[in-house]
Amino acid sequence: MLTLKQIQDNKQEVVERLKIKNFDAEALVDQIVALDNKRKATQAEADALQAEMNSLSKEIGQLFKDGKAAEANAAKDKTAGLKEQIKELTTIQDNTEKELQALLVQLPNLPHSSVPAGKSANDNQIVRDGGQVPTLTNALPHWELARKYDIIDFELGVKLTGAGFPVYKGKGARLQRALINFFLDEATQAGYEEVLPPLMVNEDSGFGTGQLPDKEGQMYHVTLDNLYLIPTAEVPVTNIYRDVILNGSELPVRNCAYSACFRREAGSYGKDVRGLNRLHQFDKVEIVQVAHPDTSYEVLDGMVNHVQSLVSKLGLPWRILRLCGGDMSFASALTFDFEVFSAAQERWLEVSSVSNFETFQSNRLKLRFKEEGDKKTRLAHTLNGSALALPRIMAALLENNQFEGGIRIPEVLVPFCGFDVIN
RNA sequence: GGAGAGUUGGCCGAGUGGUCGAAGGCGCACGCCUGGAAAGUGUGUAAACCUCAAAAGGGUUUCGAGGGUUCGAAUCCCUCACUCUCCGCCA
Repeated sequence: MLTLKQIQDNKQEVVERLKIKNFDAEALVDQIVALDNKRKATQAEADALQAEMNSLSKEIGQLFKDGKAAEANAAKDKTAGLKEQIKELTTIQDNTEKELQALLVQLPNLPHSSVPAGKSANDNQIVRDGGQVPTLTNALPHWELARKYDIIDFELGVKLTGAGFPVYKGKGARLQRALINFFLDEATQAGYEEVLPPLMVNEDSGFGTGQLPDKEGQMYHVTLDNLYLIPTAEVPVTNIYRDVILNGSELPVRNCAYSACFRREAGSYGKDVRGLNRLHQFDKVEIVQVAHPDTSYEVLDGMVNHVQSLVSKLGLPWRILRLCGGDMSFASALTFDFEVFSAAQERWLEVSSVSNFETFQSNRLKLRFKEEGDKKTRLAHTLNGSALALPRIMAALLENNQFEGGIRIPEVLVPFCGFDVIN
């Protein structure tokens, strides 16, 4: 959510910048400014009346104390009109604020100046790449490899739950656990403190990171208790800092978390979602940082470098994309996607998305910091990234490392797996 | 799930209708004292919004959340959430 100050001070800039995201904000911004002005005017009026009311009340108290009941009662009569007016104004005030809020949540975050214009994923910029695409003959896609070596059972998942809930078995399950541990260890070594968050969150948390009110269709909702299954650990981990005022010296705060992630993915279908390509439940290790506004883009670079080190240690061919305005998420100011090449499907698969949200989330979260000697609090910047999402990594590992006798496990994972080949 | 007790500032804790944003203590900051420290001592110590070019200053709000009674509520009433204790159930 943009701040009112941002909008009031740079109205034209907000409209211009949002064009990059293909968002026409003109009318919305005008309405917001008008409502905000109304809000201020109403508040000034209501405050003045309330001040009058307060002093009148004090007088009445004093009069009663002095035993001047008649005068006190006379004064009481004066308050009735005031009370009525205040009530009227606060009702207007409440409604205005509600309207304002409803409009504010419709505005996407402003894209960073380095974000290229563009309509779709085709307009994303390749920033850099690395790794070797293996040359394979008779390569099998991962869903066939999964069946061949009996390491992932998609049909069994359908029986237990439904499509998109695979069952990992034997070495498949072990490899999954190895990846989680590898990613967590790497993040810990890089200075991220591990947390193990709840897998369900309440409405406030959903609002704080931007899933609610608009994107509730993407989350599984447990209506009986009004809780949501998390689509990413970003939600509970970032919400740790909701309503928190940090000390400037504590920044940046760095957390990593493993969690299962749940996504309804309504409307997805077709060959792109085969096998592990798109699931309703999957595992992911997430990194989250709360940063000082002055250094958040350096922090973002650091996170990108961390993810890069992961894909290269795994020996996968990778590339980094700078997302264009049209492909970026609602809440992000700048996003880098990581893709790995999956050799049998012969396509790039997105395995990580690393973003700076600037103050967009912290404004909703009321996540602030105060610097030594400063009087005012400021909104912190929040950032997060996948490091990494498992299923497509698994898909690429299986496909790229297959040979006649089985599937080779990357060296860095062997200590975590306890085996070096799946056969 | 049943019964009871609670929720006050960074922390502890007082406060049952009026001048309470809230005593007192701890912690923290700055000063005095000291050769230095401890002890002692003095001062200060929340957030949001509005007003002001800014700062200063002023106004309003906030004692778990929301609603109500009242001229006036941390204090009374209602609803909800959470915490603790006992019982039940249970990985």
